Amino acid sequence: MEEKEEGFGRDDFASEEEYRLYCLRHSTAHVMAQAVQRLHPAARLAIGPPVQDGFYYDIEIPGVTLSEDDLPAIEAEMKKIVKENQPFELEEVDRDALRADLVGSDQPYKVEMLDGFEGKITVCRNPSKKTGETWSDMCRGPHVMRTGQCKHFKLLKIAGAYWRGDASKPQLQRLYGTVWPTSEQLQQYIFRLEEAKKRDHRKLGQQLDLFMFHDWAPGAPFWLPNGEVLYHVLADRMRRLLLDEGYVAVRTPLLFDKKLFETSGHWDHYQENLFHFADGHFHEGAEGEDHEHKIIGLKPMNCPSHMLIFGSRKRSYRELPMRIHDQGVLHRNELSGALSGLTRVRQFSQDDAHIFCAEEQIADEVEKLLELVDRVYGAFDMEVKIHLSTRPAEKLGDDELWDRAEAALEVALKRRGIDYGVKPGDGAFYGPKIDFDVFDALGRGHQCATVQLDFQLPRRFELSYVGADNALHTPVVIHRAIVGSFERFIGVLIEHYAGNFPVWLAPEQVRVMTVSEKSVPYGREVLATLQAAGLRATFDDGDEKIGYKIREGHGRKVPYMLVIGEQEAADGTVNVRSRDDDSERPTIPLAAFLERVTGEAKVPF
RNA sequence: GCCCUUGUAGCUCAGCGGUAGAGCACUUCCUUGGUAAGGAAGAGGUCACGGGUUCAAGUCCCGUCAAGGGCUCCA
Repeated sequence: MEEKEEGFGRDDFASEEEYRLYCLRHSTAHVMAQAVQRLHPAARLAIGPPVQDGFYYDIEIPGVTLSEDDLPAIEAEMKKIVKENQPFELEEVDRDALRADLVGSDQPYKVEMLDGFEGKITVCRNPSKKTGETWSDMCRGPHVMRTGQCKHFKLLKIAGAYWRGDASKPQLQRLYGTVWPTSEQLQQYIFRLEEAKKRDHRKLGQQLDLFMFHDWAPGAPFWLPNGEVLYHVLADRMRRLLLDEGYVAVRTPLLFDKKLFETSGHWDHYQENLFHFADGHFHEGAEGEDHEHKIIGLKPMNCPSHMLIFGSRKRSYRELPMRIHDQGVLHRNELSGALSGLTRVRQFSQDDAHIFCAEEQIADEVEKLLELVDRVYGAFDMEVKIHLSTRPAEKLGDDELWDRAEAALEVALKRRGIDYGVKPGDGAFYGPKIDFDVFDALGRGHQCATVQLDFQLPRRFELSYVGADNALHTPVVIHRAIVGSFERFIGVLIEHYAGNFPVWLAPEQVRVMTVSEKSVPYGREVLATLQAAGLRATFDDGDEKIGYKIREGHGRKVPYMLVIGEQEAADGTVNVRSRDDDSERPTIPLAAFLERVTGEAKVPF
């Protein structure tokens, strides 16, 4: 709990509902902490704030490590506390007396927090009539009236968390729970969690044969035939889109001499994520000064390569803005514990590009990017929220430059009529940026698109162009991506659509299935017609019954299944069964179906 | 990298000290059936890997690797 002005309460919240939920969740965190201390009197408490949909409390029990098996016992104890219906009494206390208490009861984290607080100190007391004891916790509140209100809760998980989020400090155990005003809301939330689990991209990726992983290449996805279709359709479309927008595409090396990273600054600032190693061949013959050359590394970003391209010859202002697109393969050595499905990988590629431009061109370029972001995410029915991140405390470049750059971004945002927020100080040290949060069908936010200005990299590579004034100028670089890493974006799409991809994206768009052997020849004709029209169609002519084939096709989430029997063969028709609406199953001429589905197979942006 | 959990057949999982099981998938055969599982037979596992304890180890202990939940990082 951060210290705030006294009287932290209703006025600090945007709505009554938010305030009530805050009180409820925060109070339930107290109930959980009390329960843990009843079971483990030596438990040391750290912080216990409300979070999205619930709460947590960081706890340390000397000599004891809790596991998820311990949650039921804690829940049972919490239920007792709820039943006791203890009041929450917030009370100002004497700082020194409280400090002595906390030291005496071996609560080092509370003591540390207390010492960091200024102003009045309050303690929340929970007297229990049943036990006659009073449990208390240093806290600024606010709370609900009584523990009886914290009835509809559930403990969810347990995880490690560093004290103050600092890896050099002790690791505590974080107990997560959720709590809601009514039992219905709790049930709904649990249902939502289950729904999210069902559409987990890792699960669907396996079910639909989209991608796989192997122990021998952790963090590097294998794109299976179906998943490769998704990847290819997206990557190809982004490439064409950018080419239409005046970009040029390049392909650049993966492996570089360490000198590149020293120049870009990655060697000093990003080395822990950089895969690098000694070049064995070089090493054998190397002596003395050549020693420096033997380290090579896999690029984690495309920008340095593009700097080299820009700097490879004299440039004129007439060439600007120069927009270089590169879907190069990138490697970042993420912490082993951070890897997770397609969300956090070690190898990936992006719809990456760098725009080299003059300062005066920033606003126009950014405006175009905002339009592109709109167009792409609109096609996926995803909402985008936009923030401007301004100069951080530690930055490079003079203030006038930052003034002009931030102003240029604002001009672009305003010209597009965008309702954006500002995150002061959240920019990178090398330039301000625009952050995009895209929201999927379950309302979860993801960071995919990015637009970042960079004043430093061109300087590091000593880039320049000849201006209209015949003088040398340093270009500004805009790092930008619309979908970001294809890997992560496909992961988001899988969950957004729950695997029910729109026709244009679906790996398998149409599955032709025969009722019996008699209709196989006609089925083959239908298949050939579909494939000739450029559709991704497959054929199920197996000897299973039609019900079984439909069930299979349904499981693979194929948008259209065409049932082919003797009737259809005689009439030149197909019986259409749609994934998204199987209430109607019209039998229509093949040509009519073809017309309908080729329309849907067009990329909508 | 750190803490916790997990790792048994392609998939989902059971077995938890006495020398490997189920369902689905797969293969073969029968079946040619009109809208979400037709029938039969068969094949498939050095129980992640490496040590240790024990007369005996998927089963207990230690280590490694990987996955999951978090923390951290995200020049």
